[in-house]
Order: sequence, then C-alpha cells, then structure tokens
Amino acid sequence: MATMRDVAERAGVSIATVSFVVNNTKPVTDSTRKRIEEAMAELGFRRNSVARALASRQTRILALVYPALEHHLSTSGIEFITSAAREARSNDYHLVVWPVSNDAAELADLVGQGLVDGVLLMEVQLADPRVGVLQSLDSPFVLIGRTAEPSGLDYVDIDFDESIRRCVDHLWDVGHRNIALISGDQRVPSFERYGPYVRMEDAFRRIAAERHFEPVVLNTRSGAKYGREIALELSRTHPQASGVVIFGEPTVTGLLAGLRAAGRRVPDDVSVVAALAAADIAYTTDPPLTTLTSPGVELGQLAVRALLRRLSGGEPLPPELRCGEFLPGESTAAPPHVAPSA
Amino acid sequence: MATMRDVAERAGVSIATVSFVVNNTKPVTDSTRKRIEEAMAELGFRRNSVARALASRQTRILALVYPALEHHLSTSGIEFITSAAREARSNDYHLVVWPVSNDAAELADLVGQGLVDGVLLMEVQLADPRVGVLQSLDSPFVLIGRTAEPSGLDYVDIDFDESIRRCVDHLWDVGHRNIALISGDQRVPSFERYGPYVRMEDAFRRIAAERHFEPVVLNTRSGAKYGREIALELSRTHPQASGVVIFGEPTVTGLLAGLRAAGRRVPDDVSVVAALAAADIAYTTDPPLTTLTSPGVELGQLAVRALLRRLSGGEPLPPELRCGEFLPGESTAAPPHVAPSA
DNA sequence: CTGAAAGCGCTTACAG
DNA sequence: CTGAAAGCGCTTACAG
Repeated sequence: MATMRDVAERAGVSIATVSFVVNNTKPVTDSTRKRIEEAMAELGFRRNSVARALASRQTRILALVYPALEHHLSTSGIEFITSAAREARSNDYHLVVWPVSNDAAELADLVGQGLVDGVLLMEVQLADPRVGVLQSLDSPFVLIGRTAEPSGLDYVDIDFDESIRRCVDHLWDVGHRNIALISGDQRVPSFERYGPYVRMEDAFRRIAAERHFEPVVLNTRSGAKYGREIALELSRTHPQASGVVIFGEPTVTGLLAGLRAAGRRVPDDVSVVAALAAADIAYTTDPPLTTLTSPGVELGQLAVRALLRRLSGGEPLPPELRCGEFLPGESTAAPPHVAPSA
Repeated sequence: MATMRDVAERAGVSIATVSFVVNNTKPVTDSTRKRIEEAMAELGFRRNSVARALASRQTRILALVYPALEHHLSTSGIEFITSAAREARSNDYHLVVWPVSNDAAELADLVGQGLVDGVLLMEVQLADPRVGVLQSLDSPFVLIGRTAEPSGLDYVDIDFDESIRRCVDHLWDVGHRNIALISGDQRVPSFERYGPYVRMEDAFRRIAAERHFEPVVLNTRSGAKYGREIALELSRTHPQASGVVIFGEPTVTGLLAGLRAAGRRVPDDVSVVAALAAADIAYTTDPPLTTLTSPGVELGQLAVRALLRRLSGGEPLPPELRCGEFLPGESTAAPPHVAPSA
C-alpha cells in the first residue's frame, strides 16, 4: 500500500501538502494539486484510516450497543441498524456492533479502548446504568429510547403517546368501547421499567380516562408463543374486550393464532391492531393486520445525525419523537352486537 | 485517559515493559509486574486500541459486508450478525457492518482504508465480483455462502442438499408424491445465480429424480406479499401439488395467508414445510409450521473462527456446511385421498 | 528481565 | 501556498 510519503516523493512535495489535498483542508495551487492527484492515482493511494485516527484523535467509528442476549432484535430493530449503518457510511463513518449485555462494566471497558467517537444506545431503560457510564467517560452518545428524565440528553424515540392514540382512535371510531392493550412484561429482568412498555401503558390509560372507558392492560413476554397464550388469557379474563392493541411483532402473530385456536374470529369477534410492527406484517397474516408501523428506518437516520452533530461540536439536535404510518388492514371492524357509530 | 507513558512513569519502568505486561508478551519479574499492575489500576489505564492497531499493523476489526439494499435481512440474518459479533468480541475483535451494495468498487474503497483485518462476505453469488476484489487486495476473507467454484476459498454455508432432502423426506414419508419447491426469483438483478436458490433447486431436482417424482419448482420474489401471490399461482397451475417446501421467512407466512384466502386448508389440502426459517416461526402461524431451521447462529460463529484462523496464519479451517434442526409442526399431514404409507 | 529508540502513517500547529 | 517537524500512543526488534 502506497503511503503519503510515497505520494509526496513522486509529486515532489511534502507529505503535509499531500495531506492538505487529500483532506481538502488548506488551499493548494492548482498545479501542485494536479501533480499530487496524478501521483495518487498512479500509486493507487488510499489514506490509512488508522493512522489518520491516531493523529487526528478521531476514529470516525460509531458504536451501536444493544443487549442482544436479553432483547431479540425485531424487524424494525434490523431496519434501525441497517439505516444507522448506512447513514454513518454516507458521512464517512463506520458503525461497529456491540452486542453487550445491559451491564455497565463491559460497556465502560469497550468505550475505554478509544475505538469509537460516539455511541448509540439501544433498548434504553427508564433508569439505565449505561447512561452514567457514558457520561463519566465523557463519551458522546445518543439514546434510542429515553430514560425517565432525559432532559439534557440526546435521544430519538418512538412517539408512544401518539402511536397508541392512533391505534385506539381507530378502534374507537369504528365503535369499540371495550379496548385492551397488550403490552410487555416488566417482570422479565432486563425489561424492568423498560421505556416502551411504561410509556405505552401510560398513554393508554390517559386516553382511556379522556374517553371514559375502562382500560384493560395485559402484560406478556415477547414472542409468538406468549402471544398465543395471552390470547387465551384475554378470552378468559376479559371476554368483553372487543378491540385489542398489541405491541410486538412476534407476539401479535401468536395472538392471532391463539385467538383462532380459541374459536374467536378476527375481526368479527375481536378487532386487532398491531402497534409498531413492520409494514410487511399485514401480508403475513390472515386477515391482513391493521398496522401502525414502526419508524425504525427514520430513527436510525436521526440517531446518527444527532450523534454526528454532537461530535461536530455544533448545537445539539433537539430530541425527536416519531410515529409510524397507520396502515388499515382487515383485522379491525365494528364490534359484535353494536352498530358502528355514524 | 492515562497512557502507557503515564503508567511507566508511575511504576518507574519503561513503556516497553508496560507493553510487555499489558500484552503478556514477554516475561517480567513478579515484582515489577505487580508495580505496573498497581499503577494501571490507580490510573485507570486502558490501552488505546487505535495506537496499538497502527503500531502492530492489525486493527482487530472485522467487516461484515452485506448488500442491504438488495437483500432484506431475515431473522436468521440477524442471528448470524449477532452471533458473529459476539464470537468476534470473545476473541477481542470488533465487527463493523458495511451495508454496501453488491458492487466491487465500493468494497475495494472500504477495504483500502485499512480499517479491517478481514472480511465476512454475506449473500454470495455463484459468480461474485467481490471475491476477485478481495483477492487482489490481498485481504483475508470468508464467504457466507459460496461461489460456483469455491475450492481454495474459505467458506461456511448452509447444507442445502441435506436441508432440502430432510424437508422432502418428511413429506414423502407421510405419503406425498406431488411435491413442489417454492424457491426465489433469480430474475431479480441481485439474485441472479444466487447460490441458495440454485443449490436448493438442484438438490430438489436430484431428489425428485431419485424418488421418481415430477419436480414442480415455482419461483417468487422474497416477501410476504409475494408469498401470498405464489399461493394463488400454485393452486391454479399445480392444483395436484399436495406438499410444498418453501424457502424464506416472510414468504412462507404470506403463502399460508394466500392458501387460506384461496380456500385451501393446511394441512388437510396442502402440507407446507418452511425451509431454513427461524425456529420461532412455528409459533407465529396457524397451524404451527413444520420447520427446518436456519443455522444462522452456528454459521456466524464458524465464519468468524475461520477468518480468525486465516488471520493467525495457521492452517485454514475446512469449509463447513450446516443444516438446521427439523422441527415437526402441524402444517404437514398425509395428502388428501391417500392413505399414509405404512 | 528491562530499556532506549525507531517506527507505524498520518495531522497539525508553526514558520516562512 | 508549502514545508520541516513534532506528535498521536502504542509495538517491537535490538542491546545489554
């Protein structure tokens, strides 16, 4: 591999001047720039990114941290990663994946290596020990999600309030008055005070209060298997619930299978809205699910932008909350024995 | 951040000696080792990985290359990535994600930066231009998948032959004689001569010849939507097909929805086997799918090991072909109008 | 067993 | 506009 020294020699200039044209960081006469560019082309020069990182004190590498053991990555999680990696690349950054546990020590160890300029933190808990670690190490970071008190922190997150509102509104509008939310199970260790669960439930209760209906909230672990089980529980404990908003891609497909197994027809007996799922999910189910999609792609991009802004030393970007798209399907209809409201 | 120089000063030794204990690369007396370790602890020393990379000429970073635009990452793709990242970490390596197109120039550009010690190449085509690039750049690499002529190359791949055989055997054993394979669509540009499609179809035809049945092969783009469509096409063009082996996670769920929409019962009218899907998929469908799982986790680990072996300069690891697990579900049964063979 | 020193390939004040 | 030189924080022959 040709180095800057090789290029400089061939072009008859100093390596500093080569650096100036490679990085376009100082004015250089057209003629010497041309000589240097020719030399680079002839030698097939490629700037060594490690040497640059050491000298410039920035690696142009970002880390994506997610607790892989504890949280299965959903389709939207995948979209998020791919989107973040792509946004990073288009800014000449790299993205490393750190599937570390939700444990602060390992994260501190990794950040301490000095390999990355900043960190994207996925699956944030309301009280997340990793935030303190990052702050004390003085490492720039952006949360995907947010803590209980995120003021002053950079974050992008799903707008749970608006998301749940749209799902409930849809059910309400077609006539449902007995609406249940199926959220996640906070008793699972790494999901204690898990932001999405808490925020969805809060939003749901708030909306129920506004609308004067009795909120039914069930909690289940994530996974198709558990979705199947919760379908049975719902039918047993809340047979009157005619509309269901459910979070989690694998869980909702399990729910449909479970409802069918329990002899309950969708949407004739029960209407189901899949909240924050992939758009594709409607095609995978019968009937096609009414879906509020997850804004994974958008959040991935926004998160990287916020982090890059922070790295540039510029004015931090304001937090962003995003909602997915509402895609009507065939899993929702008027409740049984009730005429839809005009 | 404390540097080796700081540690050396505090311990009253040279930085070389500090390096020897940090890397455990030369014998050091117990007493001076102890002094150095104390100094490191007191200063909270963490070795700077960028400086090490420059000096030692290895970054200990691996790249995972996948054409994100062209190929949607499936659940097993994610399992693969997470598994690879974890195996890398447990060997003190990092994994960067390069969602680059299937285009050789961009890959050459990235590798030329010298950021990574080696490359994992996903979604390999039978004639893959990226292989030549990597060879000419002299960059160690491992294929996930393989080209038409992979001899001499390091690779890990799914054992398509055995996978398809297991799926067909299962259908055959319960009495099916009209068996169809639903594979991918090679007319889609980035899937031309895509290894998995070609190999599955070849295997299927070979098995059909052995068993003396007429192989039906349909091709469809990947995605739930297309799965739905292919269900209709299958019913129209091959109504006699009583058993179906289908590849692709989103596609199979679409197929089930489409079959139901077409009024065909699973497994009473048609038996369906999901080949190389996530184990979880059975829970998401009604009936639960009979599934041959994808060995994503195992392959991720094997691929990284093969690459690390190559980097170590040791004897290359032999290629590995892996099959998933066969998980009987409820989507397969004896064909209609035919008693199962004793 | 330990140290002095060169060097990895760049960037970046500083001078001119 | 261009160059000489220090320095980023390590590793690694080479000596002793």
